[in-house]
Formats: sequence, structure tokens, C-alpha cells
Amino acid sequence: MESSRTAATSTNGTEKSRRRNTDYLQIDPSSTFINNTGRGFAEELPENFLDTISPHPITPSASTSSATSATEEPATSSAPQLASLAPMSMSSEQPSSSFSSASLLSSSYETIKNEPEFSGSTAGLLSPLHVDSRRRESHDFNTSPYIKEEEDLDGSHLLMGGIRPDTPTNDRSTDLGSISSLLNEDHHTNTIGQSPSPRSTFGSDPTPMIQRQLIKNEDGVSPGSMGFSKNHQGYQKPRNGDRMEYEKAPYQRSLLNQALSSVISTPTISSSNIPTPPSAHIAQPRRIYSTQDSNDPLNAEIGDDIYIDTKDLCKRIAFELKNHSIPQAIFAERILCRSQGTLSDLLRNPKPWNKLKSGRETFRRMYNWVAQPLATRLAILDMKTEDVNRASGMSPPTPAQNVRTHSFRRSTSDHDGPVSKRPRLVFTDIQKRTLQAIFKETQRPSREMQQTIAEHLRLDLSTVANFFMNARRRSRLGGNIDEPTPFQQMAEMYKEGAIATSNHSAEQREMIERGFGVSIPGPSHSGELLNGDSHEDDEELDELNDSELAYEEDVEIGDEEEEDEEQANGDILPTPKVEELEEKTVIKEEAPDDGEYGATKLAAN
DNA sequence: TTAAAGTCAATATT
DNA sequence: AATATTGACTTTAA
Repeated sequence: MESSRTAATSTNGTEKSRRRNTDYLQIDPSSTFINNTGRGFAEELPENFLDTISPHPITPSASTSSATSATEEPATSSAPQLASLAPMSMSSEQPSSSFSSASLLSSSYETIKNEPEFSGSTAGLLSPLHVDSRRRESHDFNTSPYIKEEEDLDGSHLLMGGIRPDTPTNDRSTDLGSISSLLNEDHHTNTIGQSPSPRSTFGSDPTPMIQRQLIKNEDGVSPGSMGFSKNHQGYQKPRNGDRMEYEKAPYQRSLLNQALSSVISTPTISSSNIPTPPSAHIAQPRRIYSTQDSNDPLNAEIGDDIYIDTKDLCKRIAFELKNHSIPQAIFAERILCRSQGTLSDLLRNPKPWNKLKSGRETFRRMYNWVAQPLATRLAILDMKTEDVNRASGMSPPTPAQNVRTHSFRRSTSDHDGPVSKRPRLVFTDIQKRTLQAIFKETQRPSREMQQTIAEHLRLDLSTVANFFMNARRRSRLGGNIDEPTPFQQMAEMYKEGAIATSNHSAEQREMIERGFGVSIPGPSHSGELLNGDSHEDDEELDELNDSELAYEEDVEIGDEEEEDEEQANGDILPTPKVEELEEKTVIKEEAPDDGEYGATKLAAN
């Protein structure tokens, strides 16, 4: 994503590109606050706030060192190597022997054989990436469009050196100066210490290998319509609260039965890893993967040798949810055992498989769900999670993971009563802007610095620490800046009616197909897949936001009246012209799709 | 302990 | 009503 994102940045994609990271790194130049010469800051921030934050004034040595350390973060990796990998991935398509069980896949998908790019082979679905040579034989999962078996492809492994799953993720270890530099240097030219490195090789090799898939008429819809008809049977809310009763979905029953019978009759499926439907279960006990995997084979660690294209999986999931009017909350809670917010985030910013840790399980569940026949998928939604687990062949979702123990302090007099809700802190505008500005310069401020920041912003140290932690994490995984996220794509398609009706034009279908195509981690993708945190992205981001940041900082500084800063102030004050900034960030109304979104976004901030 | 990863779940936006 | 955002837990690794 990262790399492709960068590469794809187009003229009008600018505003889009900033969308996500904006939250953390951008300041809204149009904000009245900012335009007000920062008067507001003076009111909320202690005087000499920045001074204090500045390493120099405060703890010269300590801060300096910390700043330095931050700068020394591990350099990121092997972007270059990855770039070269791309080409190979294409040519080294795995001959689909491993795809023998594709039939299973066929139950829900059908790879377009005549695709020029993928003439004939489902191999295209396989990842050229070879991370681990030790592969298990019996993985029928390979049949999934979202799973790519990692094979040792003709030398591709040579390129994989730095792309193992555990490739160090590095934050943009910018050689940012400490905040002091921020205060003492000209923001225009050096807002960001890191000078943008030349465009990565990725940037120029956008070779989006897109494989189109057609949704097979699992639901009686002809391939042509691709099952995009909004009229499809959709998920229906249980009448009352006590959902999850099997009986709750009578309309689905028959469908389920049909599906089950067909499924059962499908040889590949029975022998597949793919979970079998509930009833099928009975008639045909889920086969156990007797092999090496000690415990639950179905939930086996397919991570080592199979690669799930999370991005496409999410695209698919998004489509399914939309198409069947399944609320995220329902899907998230019943199928994934996760919260709606988590699902939303996952769908929008799927991390590449190789960078997932325990989070893989969630994606596995998504995968297992889509792997089911339509009827089963829908039926499962009305099942209890336990059943879902069984049906999907998964071990119980990772223990209700972070179930908040809500041991939140109950209000004084309240004893057994419902626990008081956890109040949620919301940064004030100033707090947020300041934190973002600082983050832009120093993603990893020292402890002392954080303490200082906390004091000045009247926040807890932990809060400040959390901010940086979240900011680092979120800026890193940044979604595809240039292209709409899977979910957004879905929404867009619906908006345009491409999906709503079954009688699309050839072009529409084309679009749809493409939209759901499986992109192979090729040139552009490999970068992110293997090296999620590409510098390019960050740099680009910086470039996009530099001026804004500078502006804001100026504002902050402007409010400052500390001794050490005078010089800094002087240098910094000359700020970029607001007009330009706005033009740069807010303009682009022309982009009908989300130009407005961007504007809104900015305005909101 | 600290940091990162994975989420929760309140609440902001659409 | 549904989806997106996001500060802060909880769980894992180091």
C-alpha cells in the first residue's frame, strides 16, 4: 500500500493522500485558530510552552541525547530490494499445482481465465513471495483468492532476504532534529529534517497486477451480474435483542440447506481445510488436519506458508457486507468477535499479512467466512459465535481478547450498579495541534520531553505517551493515501450505482471486477507488503504537510515569549502564505468523490 | 518496564 | 442507523 500509494499519488490525488495521515501530521491551515495568529494558544498554553519543550532550554543534555536517539532509529529496510521483487513475482507465478483444490474456491469465485494479465492461471493468486520454504503440503487454503502460498519461486527468495515477516518495521526514523531545531530553524526549508529521499524505486513501478474475479453464481446470480445486485438476499436483523438464534433466519434456512448440500457434495471442500457448514458438519465431521499441526488444524498456523492478501480480503468483506446489508457491528461481533470500530479500522487499513502478529486470526476468520457459500455466510450471521466457530472451523475466537474489565472506577456511591462509563478524553484543539506539530518533528520524544509536553498541555504523561504511541502506529500503517480504501471503494461503487443494479454496462462491470480483483503483491504492493513502513510515504507526507506544520508551529511560537526563543521566533515567524497552504490543502473541490471529504476533514480539525 | 500490536468502546461523523 | 475516529486498555515481546 505504502509504496503504491506513493507512486500513485496523482495530481488530484493529493488531498486524498493526506486524508489518513492528516489526522496526525497535519494541521488545518484554514482553521480560524491558526489564522488568528495563534492568539488562542496563548490562552491555553502556558507561556514559554515551546521553550520548555525545547530540549535546549530544558534539559540540554538529556533532551539532546534523546533527540539523537530518536534520530537513530533503525533505518528501514530494504525497499529497493523489494522493488526488484515485483517483476519476479509476476513472471514466477506458481504453476498452480497447489491450486488443485481450486474447486473449492470455485464455489464462490471464479477466476477469469481470459484475463490478459493472468492468462489462465490461478497462479496469479499465489504470492510470489517466498518467506519460508518450509511449507506444508496439505493446505487447501491455497485455493482462496486471498491466500497465496509462499513458494520458493525461482530465486525470488533471493529478494526476500529483507522481507521476512518479521522485517523490522521502522518508524520513519527521520533525522529530525530535536524539537529545539524545530524552534530554531527555518520551517519553510527545513520543517522536516529528513530531506525527501529520491522517490523510491517503487514509486515508479506501479504495476498493479490486478486479477479480476467474478463472483460465481452462488446465489443464483449470473456471473455477468456478479451478484452485485442489491436485491440479493441480505442479512436481516433479528427481530429482537436475543439474536443469534439459528431459527432467527428462516429465510436463510432453505438457502442454507441448499448450500450445504452442494457444499457437501463438493469433494474438494470435504477434504479442504475450509470449514464446513454447520449441518454439513454433522453429516460430515470436519476433517482434522492430522498432520503436523498438533492442535486445531483448521486454525493452524497457515501464516508461515500462506499469504493472505488482506487488502483484497477486506475489499471482499466490505463488498459482502454492503451487498447484503450486513452492519459492520453484526459481522464484527458475530463472526470476528471484535467490535464494530475495530472492524471498521481493519477494513480501512488492513495491515499486510506478513506484518500481522496475533492479528492474523481476525483475518483468518474473515477469510473463512467469505470462503463459505453465500447461504452459509448469511446463516452464520445468525448463529451463536460458538456455532460460527464450529462452522467456520475455527477455534474459538481468540479469547474475548481485550474485553475491558470495566473495572472502571465506579462513582463513589455506586456499588454494584452498572459501572460508570469510562469517560473519554478528547484533546482540545490546541492540545491536538501541538501534539501533532511536535510529532511531526519528533515521533519519539524522550521521556523528559514528553513530561514537559504533558505539563504544558496539562495532560498526563501517560496521555502524551499514548498519543505518540498511537500516532506512530497509525501514521505508519497509513492507509492507501492515493486510492480509496476498500470500503470506500465499495461505497463509491454503490453510490454510482455500479453495484446496485445487475444490468451494468460493460464498463461498469469492468470497474467492478477491477475493484474486487485480487492484486498480487507485485512491484508496488510488494513494497508495502514486505516493508509496510516505507520511507517514501512518510517523506511524501512530510512534504505535503511541511508548510502547514510550519505554519502552525509558527503560530505556537508566535505565542511564545520565552527568552531562549526569541531568536527562534524571529527565524520561524516568516510563515508560508496562508493562501498557498489553503490552496494546497483545502482546494480540490473538483474531485467530486472525496474532495469534499478532504475539505470536511480539514475543517473538522 | 517499555514498546508495539490488537482492540475496545466512547463518541464523532455520515 | 451505520461507519469512522481515536485515547487508552490488554496482551505480547524484548
